[in-house]
Parts: sequence; C-alpha cells; structure tokens
Amino acid sequence: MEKVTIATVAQRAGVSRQTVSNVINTPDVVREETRERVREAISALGYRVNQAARQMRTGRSRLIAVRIEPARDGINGSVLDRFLHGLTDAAGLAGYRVMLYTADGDDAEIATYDELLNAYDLDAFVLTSTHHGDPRTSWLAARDVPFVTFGRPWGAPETHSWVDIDNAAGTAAATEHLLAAGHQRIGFLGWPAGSGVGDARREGWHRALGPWGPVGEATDGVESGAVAARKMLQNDPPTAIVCASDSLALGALQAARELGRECAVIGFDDTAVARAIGLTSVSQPLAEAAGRCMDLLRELLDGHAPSHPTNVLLPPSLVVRQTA
Amino acid sequence: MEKVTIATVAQRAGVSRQTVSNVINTPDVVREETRERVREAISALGYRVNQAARQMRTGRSRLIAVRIEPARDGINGSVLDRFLHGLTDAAGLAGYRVMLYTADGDDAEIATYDELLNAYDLDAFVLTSTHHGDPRTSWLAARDVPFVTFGRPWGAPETHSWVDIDNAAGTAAATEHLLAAGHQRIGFLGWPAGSGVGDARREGWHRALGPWGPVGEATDGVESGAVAARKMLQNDPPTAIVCASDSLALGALQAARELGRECAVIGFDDTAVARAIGLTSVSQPLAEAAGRCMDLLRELLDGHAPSHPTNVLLPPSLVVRQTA
DNA sequence: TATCCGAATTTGATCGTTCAAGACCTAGAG
DNA sequence: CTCTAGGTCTTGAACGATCAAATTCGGATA
Repeated sequence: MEKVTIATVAQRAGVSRQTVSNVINTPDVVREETRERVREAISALGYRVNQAARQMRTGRSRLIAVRIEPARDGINGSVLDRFLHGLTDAAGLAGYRVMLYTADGDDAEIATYDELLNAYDLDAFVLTSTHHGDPRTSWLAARDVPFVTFGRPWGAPETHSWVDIDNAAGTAAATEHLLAAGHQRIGFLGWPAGSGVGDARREGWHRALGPWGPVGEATDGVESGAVAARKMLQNDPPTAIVCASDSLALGALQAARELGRECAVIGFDDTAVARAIGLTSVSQPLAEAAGRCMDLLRELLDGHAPSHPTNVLLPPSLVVRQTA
Repeated sequence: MEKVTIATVAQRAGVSRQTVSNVINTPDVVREETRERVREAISALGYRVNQAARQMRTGRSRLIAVRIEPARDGINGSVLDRFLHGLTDAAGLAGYRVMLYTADGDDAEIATYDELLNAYDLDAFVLTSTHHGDPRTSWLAARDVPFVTFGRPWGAPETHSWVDIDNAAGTAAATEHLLAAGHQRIGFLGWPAGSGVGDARREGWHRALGPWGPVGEATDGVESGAVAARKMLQNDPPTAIVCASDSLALGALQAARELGRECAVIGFDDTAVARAIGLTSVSQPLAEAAGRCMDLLRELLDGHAPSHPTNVLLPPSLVVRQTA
C-alpha cells in the first residue's frame, strides 16, 4: 500500500496540489466540476490529510489536552472519568483529538503545559478541578493559550470561559425534595469550608432550608463521613441529611444503620456506588458539560473568538432512589 | 517570546543544525566538548523538539492510542479507567503520549484505526476488551501496525504480544480463602458461558473447589445478579458465593439480606463500590498491567523487536474485607 | 481591437526536523 | 611525503502540507 499524499490525489484528478488543498480547506473557491473530480479522487484513493505536515505550516494540531488524575477516592474519581468520556466524544465530532497527561501538582502541570505546547503544538487545554488561587489559568492566559475550565475560577477574576455545574442548585433541589416529603430537620454533611465546590453545595442546602440545620464536617471518605454523621445523629438528630458527596452519604448511611436511626440520605455525583446501593443522589450532566466545553473551545479556536469570555452554568438533576 | 528551533540553538552554540540534532538523537557521535556547549544552549533557550517536524521526517509520532469506552455498567467501567491512568503514566515516562478515541463496535474501531494511522501517524495501539473472534487484531497485524492487547487473544492464534490478568487464579484464591475459613458449600455466580474472561473466572473456582458447587448465571448487573443469587440460595443453598464481578456480588448480597441468609460473598475487580461497602474482592494489578503493556510496546517500537511475541500473565490479589 | 477584470488554477517557497552525502582535520601507515 | 581511515562537523534535500504570489483564460469594457 503506497503512501497517498496530496500530490497523489492531484495527479489522479489532473490538477495541482494547491487545488486539492483548496477543495479540502476552502471548497468555495474551486469550480464545482473540479471540486467533484477531486473529491472523487480523494475517496477513491482513501486519502487523509497528514496532520503533522499541516501542523507544520499552520501551527495548529487539532489536539487538545486534558489531565487525567490518579483515581483518588475511587468513588468520586469516576466523575472526571465520565467527563473525559464525554469530552473525547465531543472532540471527535468536532475533528479534534484528546491527548492525556498526568501531573503531580500545579507546578508540575504547568511544566507539562510548556512541554506539550512546544513539542506537540497543542491547540488548547481543558482544565478540571479548579480551585482557589489556581496558578494554571494565569499561566495559560499570560501566554495566550486557548483554554476552558470545567469548574469556575474560584476567587480569581473571570477572564476566561468556563463551564460549571450549579452545585448550589443541586443541594437545593435535594433539600426541597426532602422538605416536600415532610422532613423538617434536615442536616448537611460536607467538607471543611474553603473548597469552592463544597461551599457552594452547603450554600444550596442553606438557601432551600432557611435558618436552621445541623452541620457536620468531614474530609471526603466513607470513614470520615460516618464519624461526623454519628456525631450529628447523637447530638441534635436530623431526620434527613444532604451530603456533599456519595462517599459522605455512604458514611451517613452506615452511621444511621449502626445507631438504628431512620434517616433519609441524599448524596452528590450519582456515582456507580449510588446506583448500586440505591442511594438518592444529585447527578451532574457530565456529557453535556463536556460538550459545552468543546463548544467554547471551538469558539476560541475556529476564529471568531468572542471578545468577552462565556460562562455556562448547568443545572444538575436529582435521581431519586430508595434512601430518600 | 520567539520561536526556538533547532537553528536558534545551532546559532547560539556556534554549530550547525545537524550537530544539534545529533546531540539530541545520537550523542555519541559528537565530541564531548561540543556536546556540552549544545546542551547548554538547549537548556538556556528552553528548546524542545517539535514533534510534528520530527514526525514528518521519521514517520514516528511518539503517540499511542487507546479506546475509551462509554462507561457501561458504571461499576465495572472503572476498571478500564484505572488501566488508562496507569498507561498514561507509563507512557509519559517512556516519552510517549496517549491519545484517546471512541468507537461504537469493532468495525467502527477499525475505521478509526485507519484514520488515526493516516492522519496522525500513530505509533501503536493498545487494545482492551479482547473477545472471541476479535477482528481488530488481524486487521492491525495485516498492516504491520504495532499493538499490544490487554487481555489475551481468546481463541485466536497468539501472533502478538499481550498482557493479561490471571482471572482463574483470582477466583481460585477467593475460593481457597473461603475453604480455609471453613466453608464447604461454595457457589459461583457468573456470566453465561462464552466470554473468555467469565469462563476463566468460573474455571478458577472449579479448580480450587473440586467437583461440587451450585452455579448461577446472570448477565452483568446488580438486578440480574440478585435474581440469580436468590434462586441459588433457595434451591441448594451454599454458605458462600464467589462472583465474577462486583456487580454480581452486590446482587448476591442483596439477595442474601432479603432472604435473611448468612452467606459470604466475594466479588471481582475491587471497584470503588467494593471498597465503599466492605465487599471482599479480587483486585487486578492494573497499574502494573499498564506498565507491562508499555514495556512490550517499547520492545516493538524501539527497534530490537523480539522475533516471537511475549505474553505476560499477572496474578491478581484478594482484598479481604467484611463480606468474607 | 486592445485592455482590463475577476474567477480558477498553478508555481515556488516555507514550516522544523532528519537523512544522506560530502568536507575538513588529525593521525598513523606505507 | 602521500595516502587512507576515522572522527567530527556541515551542507543540501526531503518529508507533506499551506501560504503568497503568479499565471491562465474567457468575457466585459472602452
């Protein structure tokens, strides 16, 4: 099988290289008849544009990079994985490919940006797990590298486009669901203050519930959640608990069972665990979030960049199962 | 910030382009002193090889592709994700990058191979989820595309290198653990015969147990597992069940609880769910498997290809928790 | 009829790297 | 003193695409 280049196609169609290139990139400048002839040659030969060669001229690689994180907790790690699935799909449809990298910490990640940009001419980055004082966005912005974040820029000035889930709306919906079911004493089990996501989830619960409610704090994880939930259930027992994650919710369920208490529990993220054990949970529209990220990237990449950044806030949905 | 090319480095070091190239690719042909001077210029300028240009000359992209599957079950999907993490790490260390793609079915995947090979000059593929009558391996082999499979070539002639988990050893270990704990009537809950992985897991249980044991069959999933387990527990009740997956194990646990039966349960894959609910499970060494895949690929890619394919079979380990 | 115009197409140069071949220099052999 | 060999370095071409400028050609205009 010979190598098929633009020259092969040109010869077969009886035109020059440039005309073939035009058919591919700017079809409207080529006469109808010629265009068809070239298109025919292209498909007859099974020609595909060589990205490396194109990239060398245009400086564009049609590659976007995403960090894949070491599966931490294992329960919540799957959220990013599902986002990644969606992004790969969306990118594929838009003619882009996703490249992965790992990095241990923000500084290492920035070093990786530098390498990827130089070596592979990456077109853009999608950042996940944004957090307070995130140095990555400013580094990229300073170099005019196109990027989008999945997660809003907590605290930082909003100089770039982002997509995020409306976390507060999620816990608010969960709380309202409980209120509608007749619960009045509804607690919240979350992470220590300071993480943007965690604070937003607490805020949603607070907004829907009003003034009162017992609050428990725990670092993420089943054990830690069980400890905090036990304390809540013993002191000022609520009849229902809204949790900041499925891990915490699982802990809460364990604690309630141990203490023999009836207690409704709602988790967050709708992970596989929730589905498996029938835990009611708030579900993030990850595929849509990924699709929107890709849309924003295309705006940035395919010319017509909007002068000011776009933000997308997606509402999560409540998946009701047995626990509430 | 100017673009730093090999010519920039050459000028600064007072040598020709080719000498810089030699320092990078074949350092031993350059005189010590010159080599140092060039190296200094490289790091002073922060020079990085442009992969696209290199690729155009050499035809090698230092890119390997892996398919990312739509998270099916959600419980077991995470196995591939963890493998992916490991592979990205291992590839990064070896100077390769991982590119993702999705494909719906074997034929679509083969079409994607064709596109990726032409457009991106991919160096190699890592295939997962091998199965009986897999058309992908022969397609790749016919075109001399380097690839490795994670999962042995079920039924097909072993003409390529692969890495796999010793599934039978896993269920055998689980069964032996139960025997040691005094169980005598140990059942197996697995998938219908025909899937290589499923058959191997059943085989391991059978080997360790000897002649007897009730067998249940169910398509993967919690519901389906619960139904099959209920039947087992009612007819010829075992005191323990070895399962082909964590999903099935979860179903078995549900069935036992409903029927009020004491029954030890062991799952397979050590997913997040298992960790969360304390399910004893067989754990696959996924990071190591990924590393081995990368090792095999390097053998194929970095010259010295072994004349006959290499196979790696890794033993899983039993993670003992509360359910057995 | 000569000139100009615009649409359609072609030609030559270029992106950054590596390959293949050649040039230079020093040292040892004849 | 010439010749050869080997180590070290340089030069020109090539990979496959796109950009920018040049060319062709039929038809409208003066």
